[in-house]
Amino acid sequence: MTDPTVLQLALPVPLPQVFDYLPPAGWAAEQVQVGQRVRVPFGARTLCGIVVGHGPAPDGVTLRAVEAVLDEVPVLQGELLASLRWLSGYLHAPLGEVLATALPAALRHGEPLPDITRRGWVLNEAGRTALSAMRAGKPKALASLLAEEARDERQLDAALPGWRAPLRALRERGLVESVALPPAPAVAPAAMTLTPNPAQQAAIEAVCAARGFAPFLLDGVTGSGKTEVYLHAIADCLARGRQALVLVPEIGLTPQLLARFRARLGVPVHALHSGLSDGERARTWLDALHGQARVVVGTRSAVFTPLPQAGLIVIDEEHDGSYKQFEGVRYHARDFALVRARALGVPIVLGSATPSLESLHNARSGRYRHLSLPQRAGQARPPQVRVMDVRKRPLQAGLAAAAVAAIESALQAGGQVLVFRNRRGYAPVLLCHDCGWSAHCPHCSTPERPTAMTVHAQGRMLQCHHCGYRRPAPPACPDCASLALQAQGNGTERIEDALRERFPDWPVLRIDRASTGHRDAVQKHFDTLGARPGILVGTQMLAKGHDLPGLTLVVVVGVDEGLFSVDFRSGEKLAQLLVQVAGRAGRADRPGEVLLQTHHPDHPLLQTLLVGGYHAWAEAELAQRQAAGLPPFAHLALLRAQARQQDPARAFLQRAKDLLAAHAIEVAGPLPAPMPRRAGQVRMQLVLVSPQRPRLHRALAAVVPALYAAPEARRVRWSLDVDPADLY
DNA sequence: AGCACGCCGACT
DNA sequence: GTCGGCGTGCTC
Repeated sequence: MTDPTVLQLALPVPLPQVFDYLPPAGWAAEQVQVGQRVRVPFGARTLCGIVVGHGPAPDGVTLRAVEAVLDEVPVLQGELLASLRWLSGYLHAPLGEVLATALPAALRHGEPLPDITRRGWVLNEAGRTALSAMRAGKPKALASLLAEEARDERQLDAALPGWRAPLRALRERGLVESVALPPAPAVAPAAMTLTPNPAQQAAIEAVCAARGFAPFLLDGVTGSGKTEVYLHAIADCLARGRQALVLVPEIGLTPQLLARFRARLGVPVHALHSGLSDGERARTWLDALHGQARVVVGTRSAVFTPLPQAGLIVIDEEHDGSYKQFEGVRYHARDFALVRARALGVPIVLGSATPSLESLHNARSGRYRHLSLPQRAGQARPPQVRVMDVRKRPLQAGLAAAAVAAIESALQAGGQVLVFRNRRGYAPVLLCHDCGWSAHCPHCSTPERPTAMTVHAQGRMLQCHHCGYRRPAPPACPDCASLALQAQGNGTERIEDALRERFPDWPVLRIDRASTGHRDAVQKHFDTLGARPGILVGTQMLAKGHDLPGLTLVVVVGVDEGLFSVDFRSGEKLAQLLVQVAGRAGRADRPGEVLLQTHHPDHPLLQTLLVGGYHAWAEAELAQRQAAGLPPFAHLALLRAQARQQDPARAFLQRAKDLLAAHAIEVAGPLPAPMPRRAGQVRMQLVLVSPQRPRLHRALAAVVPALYAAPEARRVRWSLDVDPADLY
């Protein structure tokens, strides 16, 4: 930068370059700092960009000038900015889009930084006078708290759940006022009351002794107390005066988890999840940037939290699919967290009962330190798993008579039962018994590959799970006018109906995305059941997260679809799911039982899993992946194109393939995507494979800029996914 | 991705 | 005679 007269900006546009601008009138380029946001004219519009460098004035272009510098202090700097630059290169995604993805939404468009002064409420004079006359109840409890001292949201969350409504009432009566508070006082950490078992102790010591970048795979069976290890490691990190970041899966960030962290750590625990407003997210982000937030617990996008005083990163359930972003900038939060931990020079703990094959491979090759927690904590015994062969057995609503009998005896013994079915709705297909017609989504079907619409609402509605299209179920067959329309197969809704009819004296609760809006609602369902015997019917959502201490029986219905799916990762997902579901049973003192209903009792996946457990299965699967040249032994990238018609999509991918021909990587396609039509768009894809990651990246680095410039690119919507989670 | 410019169909 | 369809070109 010999002649730094020009500012280099990353702008949120899908173009693979930075843009040069003159500093604002009256400013020298050096006066604007890297990481500051600026407002600039761009074509006919105005954008918020981020300064990423200074440079010499280029020849032959007339530069426009920055309109305004928006921040006094850079919002992106140091390690985070450097890691994001790395991410942009790794994903071959424009830096401007990567930076825009990393910033909280409330800061993306140039909005002023929110005030992060801690604010709270205190009872005023009028309030003090009124306090003695108040009737006992929530408002009075709140008023007493606010009479003692001013308290902020977080303190009230901890002290008096449900304080918002009474606060509103007190404010309307003019009894409280809002005041600025000094930074949160450090609370003395609660004593670590539980004594870790020897395996936990060893894991805790290993993590706490680590200095500098040190990746750990914390491989612990369900119920073995991984959270206890995290808590000790975080407490140690806090004691050294450093910040800790904890990532959890989308459905793992439950109120109980936060309550447990808050009760044990003695400092405010900041949560980052999709339920927060943009303003709340931005405040937490800035709190972390200023070192105020010491512990941040969040889902995928929390991996972009600034950590100027980082001491530890934890990834809970590291195998979980929700860490991968499937749109826009397709990052993997676990993988990016590893990059950040290295750049920050801090330990990182990847925890799971069913580690991803990538992580197991890294542990085997010595890149990660492997910590095992082989035992369930406390008295809990591992569940008994039984494969139930249902070939030639009659099924009612998908359940074998033996399964129904097992449910009955579990209920009569006072236990709770979980029936797991990975299919929402009433039935997967609506079929005409007379002519064979079945209901398909008009937007997602092709002649070769029809996509069935799922039957919902006791047969009254049809819904496409791929695009969301809904319509009423026809009263008669549209082809032959027959009235013999039958809902084929069983979804959670139908199983719920059947169980309710069969067990009228016990509560039956269904938990899936349709019945249950979000995370807190799941807990409400559990609370209504309490400790009573009863039946829970549900999908994925039931597989993890919540403690169900009364659960004694888990019935898994319909694993068969997963056994024969085409994608290379489907076996891994099914094995993880089965182990996680099975782990729900018998967590407390009662022994648990798991029944797997299948038509393929001898399938190698089930047999290996059953005989040797997850790790035996994983060894076998790793050997197969190696033989087949698949991850983690090879590296993939997926180039997709979609358009109204097939030709432009094919032409674009063919151009990409031609460009890639000069590079020594394997290219498959262009082929129709496994879901070849979706929401009215034809989808094609190209799969790029290389046993060596650098080779794949050299090829992409050479080809991707040309793709942006290719004339074929203008006729399609295209995307590149480096390390795709699956080939769908 | 936006947004403007530009050249062809059904409406006040 | 205009409003508006989306093809194609550009953005420091």
